[in-house]
Amino acid sequence: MADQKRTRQPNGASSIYFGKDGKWHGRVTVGVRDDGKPDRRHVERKTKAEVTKAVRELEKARDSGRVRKTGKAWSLGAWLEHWVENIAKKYVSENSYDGYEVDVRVHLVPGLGAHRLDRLEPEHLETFYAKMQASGSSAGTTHHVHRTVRVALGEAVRRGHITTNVAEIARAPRLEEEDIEPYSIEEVQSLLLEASKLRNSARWVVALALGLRQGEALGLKWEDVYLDAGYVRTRKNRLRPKYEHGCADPCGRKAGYCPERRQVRREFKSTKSRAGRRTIGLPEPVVKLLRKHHEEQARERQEAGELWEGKGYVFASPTGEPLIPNTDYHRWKQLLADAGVRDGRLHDARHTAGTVLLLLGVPDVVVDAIMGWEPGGAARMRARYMHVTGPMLKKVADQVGEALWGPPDPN
DNA sequence: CGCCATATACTACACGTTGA
DNA sequence: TCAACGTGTAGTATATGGCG
Repeated sequence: MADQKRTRQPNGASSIYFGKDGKWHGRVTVGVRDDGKPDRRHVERKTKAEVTKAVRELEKARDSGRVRKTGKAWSLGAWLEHWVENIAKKYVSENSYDGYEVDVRVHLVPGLGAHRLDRLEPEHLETFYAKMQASGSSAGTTHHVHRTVRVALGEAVRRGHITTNVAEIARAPRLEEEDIEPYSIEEVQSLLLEASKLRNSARWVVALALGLRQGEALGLKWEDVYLDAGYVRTRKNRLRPKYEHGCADPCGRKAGYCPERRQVRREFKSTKSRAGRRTIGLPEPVVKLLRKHHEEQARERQEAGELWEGKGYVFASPTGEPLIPNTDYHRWKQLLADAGVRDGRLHDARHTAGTVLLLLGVPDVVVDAIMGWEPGGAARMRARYMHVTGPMLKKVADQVGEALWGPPDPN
């Protein structure tokens, strides 16, 4: 090297110099750029003192890992869209992605998208949450949006686009637990009566008596049902079908209506947690009913002949295919109407089971096991139902068994 | 151990499409 | 014409891990 006598700072150290332009300049290496070259920042001030100060600040920011990345300043909207499509989509589950995507597109981008990412304040978020609720969103939805933006901003921090996650500071609305209004014994009776007229009527008894979720009921296979021992195990969950085009040329329809459509989602998946894979004791009348149902299905199988898909679903279409959740949902609504019972969500039938079991005088621990409540969380969940049953007399409880399952079998 | 936030899984509803 | 099914999206429940 020719220029040996010139003094220079060691590699990686900051330098301050007076430039030919008559200004003071500072250079600080804060890290490594994406392409591997040193990320060397430049500051320019009129006096040496000012430049020194700016350099010190940069160094301090670097040492505490708080240097923002260079490049265009992200808008919140642009970041969210980038995050959800290019980052989140890759590493979160499909369900989570779906939720994030809706929050971003429906709520966050229209509501806050124009903010600069690095100038977003917690107050912006809080004001937005208030606005969401004022325009009819529930606390739960608002909370969901909050969680989404929190995760997205967390990723922005991790990647150095911003230094603090304002969503961690912002307060989200509190979630209030709502009391669940279970169906009364009379209503349940009426429903069961009406359900008994339907194909797959056992499906509704299962919902009302065992508290199975829709996905669990529709995912149930005979291999999970132990009629002799008197229990079932929930090990699978029916998934909503999803399709993609199978045709060479676009057929102009939505994928699900394409004549060559291909199923792109599994029919069911294994239940996520051990608590979800629970074992549920079958009251004797349910065992009987399931046996009857099994026979009916065997008949259908005969009729279907070659067409029968031997997949082993407890509740299946006339050709042995698993039921479609959406259709199942409509059946439920129809059932309510036919039974002359107040409208309610399918999911609420699940809460009826807890009430019924408590009314039956089943010990708490057994109820907890059947309802799939975790030890610990169970007491709280049970409390949500107890107010309904608390005032009721023990005598009523005795009658309930008969009302639901009929008089005790003389055998 | 109880509580909480977070991540994820699941459900509900509305509206659109199809084919018998 | 209608029941069944597909799909977009809002809403809700729960598993999990950390923390005081």
